[in-house]
Amino acid sequence: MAVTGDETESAATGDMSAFQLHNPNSSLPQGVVMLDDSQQAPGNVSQKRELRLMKNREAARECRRKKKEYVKCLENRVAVLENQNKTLIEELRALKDIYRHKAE
DNA sequence: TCCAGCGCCCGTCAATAGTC
DNA sequence: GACTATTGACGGGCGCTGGA
Repeated sequence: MAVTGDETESAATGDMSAFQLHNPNSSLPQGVVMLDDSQQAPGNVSQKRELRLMKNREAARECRRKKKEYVKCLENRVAVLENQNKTLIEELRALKDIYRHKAE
């Protein structure tokens, strides 16, 4: 369990969602909340926190994008293999047919 | 028209792996 | 060991849909 110095966040973040939806800083990306000077903790702790959250937010977005892409690739592969399987089954059936006729 | 159920997307936290 | 990137888990909002 790694606790990074500036973490009182579990309690602080309880439910950010409602706040994020009404973030008045419309020029910022969704979910980014600017703190005014009175809210700045000593030593730029909250700035560090904001930076970390922003990076993680983007990392999560990218991670989901890659995962979706990966799943799509797998689905494509499944489709291709299913087609190949069908073709091979057909081919096998035809060969069996030929063999049977020759044997008769 | 209302509402429960569902799927999708998002932000955050925490754990873990990798790098220096 | 500190720092960073990645990713699974969780909780929440939103839009859609089918049934009452």
